[in-house]
Amino acid sequence: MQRVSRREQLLRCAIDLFYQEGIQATGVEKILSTAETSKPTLYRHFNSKTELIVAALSQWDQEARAFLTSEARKHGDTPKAQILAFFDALGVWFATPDFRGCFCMNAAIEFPDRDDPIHQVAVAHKNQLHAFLLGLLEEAGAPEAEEVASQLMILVEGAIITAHYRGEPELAARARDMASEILDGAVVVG
Amino acid sequence: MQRVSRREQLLRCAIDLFYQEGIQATGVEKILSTAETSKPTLYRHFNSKTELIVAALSQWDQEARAFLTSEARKHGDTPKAQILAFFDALGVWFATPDFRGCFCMNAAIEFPDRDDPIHQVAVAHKNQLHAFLLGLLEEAGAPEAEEVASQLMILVEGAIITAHYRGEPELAARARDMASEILDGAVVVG
DNA sequence: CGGTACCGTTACCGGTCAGTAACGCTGTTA
DNA sequence: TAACAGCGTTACTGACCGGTAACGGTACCG
Repeated sequence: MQRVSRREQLLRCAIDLFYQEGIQATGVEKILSTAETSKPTLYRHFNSKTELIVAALSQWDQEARAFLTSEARKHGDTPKAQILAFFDALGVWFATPDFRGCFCMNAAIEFPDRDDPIHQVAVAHKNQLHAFLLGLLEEAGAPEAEEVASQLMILVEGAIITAHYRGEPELAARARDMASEILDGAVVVG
Repeated sequence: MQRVSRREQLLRCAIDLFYQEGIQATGVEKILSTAETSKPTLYRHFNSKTELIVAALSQWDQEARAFLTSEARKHGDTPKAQILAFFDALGVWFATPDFRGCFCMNAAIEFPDRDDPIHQVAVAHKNQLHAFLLGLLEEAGAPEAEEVASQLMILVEGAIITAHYRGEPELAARARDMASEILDGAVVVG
């Protein structure tokens, strides 16, 4: 039996609780009761709470990025179409009932120290998204790809936050509109 | 003597420490030692740490909004010019050596519960900025002022965050460029 | 059979942190 | 002078939280 390992179980509950109620506000014991396991088991898999947080962030990072990038590639043949599909994917994410913003962004803010491993994992997520968009822009032959990528990231981050504390998923569409104009102006004709 | 009251002193240190190192991560005793006062004094002015946090956020909200809106009105005669001046003001804020993003945004993320008074004060700040931009757009006679205001807020928030964890104040200029295009397209000819 | 890997239970430690109590000092005002 | 308001000092409480120790149980695998 034991279809899912205790480690996965712990990680899943940690992601949910950290994401939903905040990292610092979530005690280890709450995760344990939710995962229906015991404290020693946790510390056999993770050496510290910090390590658990890092693992949770990494896992979430992979899943979120996989969703966004695969949606982008699925619903778009040209680079521009893929970028717009990326924003559409944001929209369906925002409409998720328990949407709480970007987990990594939240973590980076809860742990503002740049030397903190938690902070570093969180910003790494942002760098990966930036790199993804930059890749599409270069593929499209945009002359000032770097600048445009920065602009797109502004739109992505801004849409995430405003959608978060206004509870309006359609803000993704507003960001998408702006992205479309930006791309038209950036010689991305594709 | 006593040029500044103990209360102001406490509030100032609380703002600085909360903003710089995070709210939950900052213990009451750290604020006390920085403000060079004692614990009973704190609790004679504020009934709880939560009340201190709320007071700190309110104070910061007023100061930040006063800076941004006054800069906007000072360096612009038309509504469009004022909005662009608003983004310029963001740029000088970002270049501040101890810039740590938006205090209210950080607080809203650290205290994600919508019923939390801390959370409410934080989002109130965002609503006020939104209202300010919306007012300028209506003054300019923009037909879809609501939608444009939402777009501008996306730019503002996105610029704040990306500038924060990339340490690049010039991202305000990137956001300003996008805002300028948006305004041109929104029949804001001023 | 015997070893090993994993798990649960219980209890505990040490530290931190918000908040309070009691007392005495000092300056101001009337 | 007397009363009051604001402050400092010291010490304390009670709760929470991350992390550990010790022990016994169970399933798998050679």
